Amino acid sequence: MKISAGVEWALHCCVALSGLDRPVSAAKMAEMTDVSASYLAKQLQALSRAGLITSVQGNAGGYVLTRAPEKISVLDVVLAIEGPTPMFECTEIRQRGPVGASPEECRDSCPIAKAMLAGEQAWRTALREVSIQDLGVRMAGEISPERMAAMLNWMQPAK
Amino acid sequence: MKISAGVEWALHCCVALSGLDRPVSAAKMAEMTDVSASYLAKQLQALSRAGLITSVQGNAGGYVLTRAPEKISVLDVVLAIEGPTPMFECTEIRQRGPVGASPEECRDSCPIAKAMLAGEQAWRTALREVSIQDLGVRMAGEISPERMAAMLNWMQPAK
DNA sequence: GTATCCATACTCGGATAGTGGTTGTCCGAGTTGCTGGGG
DNA sequence: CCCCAGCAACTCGGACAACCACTATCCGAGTATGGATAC
Repeated sequence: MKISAGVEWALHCCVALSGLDRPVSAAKMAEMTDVSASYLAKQLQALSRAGLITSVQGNAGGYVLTRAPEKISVLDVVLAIEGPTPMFECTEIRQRGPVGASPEECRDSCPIAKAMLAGEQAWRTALREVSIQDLGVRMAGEISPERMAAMLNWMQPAK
Repeated sequence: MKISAGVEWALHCCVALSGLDRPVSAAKMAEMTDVSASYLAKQLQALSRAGLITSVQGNAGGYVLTRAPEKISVLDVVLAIEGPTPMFECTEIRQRGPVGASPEECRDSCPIAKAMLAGEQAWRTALREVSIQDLGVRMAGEISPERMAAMLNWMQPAK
């Protein structure tokens, strides 16, 4: 029930990309976040496969968001990294064993599975309500404008 | 981000225990759920450590719920098995790297961590609202009374 | 001066090892209930 | 008939391996850039 560390990295990268217009390379983002460059590359590839970012090949290439940051939710990023498989998967225990229920009695989902699914839906809803733009605005509000400018300049120096 | 299979087993065991008054052994529950007896024993020990069930030693021993089934939530069981550690753990990426934010600017939690925490809180709330009794009632409503009686008799034969 | 070609450096992408946690298993310590014998 | 001691069977509890997913890393394929060259 642990969320992959790559999710945190991917979220930070998406927020960073939301403040820039030109491509940013995976190496640059790895330096920014101070994490393994190779492994971060893997996460960015996952985001690319999910269609959240686009890769730009060649010199001065990198990654760019495919949509406006307000159109990308935290849930999108989480699912892109973790995969769409639900956390809980019912194995139909009620049908097993010497006193298992018959398939006719199990036309509906198991109440346990329903409860777990409801919890996961609540989780997804909460994450869907927050966008990458929201995160960027909140993060910008906590640091001084000078540092913000320095960060942007470091991330994307003038041509 | 996958929930341990032991959670499902533990929930089924708790529901079964909620319908009975005498102790039920781990072996019996393993036979009922048709899972590895040794590993299920491990999960039951976790429930015992968490204070949800009590072990009764000796012949005709087993496990009994410590509280009324309406006082035990699904969340209690999940946390007992998975542990209380939150799914998402912030590693303060914003403070790292050459353009990291200063500790003074990070007095408050990272917005990303806040968003993930909010999602987890929503999940926990949903799971807290469902009790073991609720599950038992719902499951009983889906099977015939005859089968229910057969199950109870198999689980706990008359002395 | 301009257009073209080429070499270079930089980018992503997928295939390849290492490690921690979940899954699965085993045997020992302790307790209860039964049984047999004695009073 | 009642009580007690001993035995046996059953229970949980923690310590010990096996497997899988996450973590981490590497090298190859492809492309835009910049400069050198020919016209």
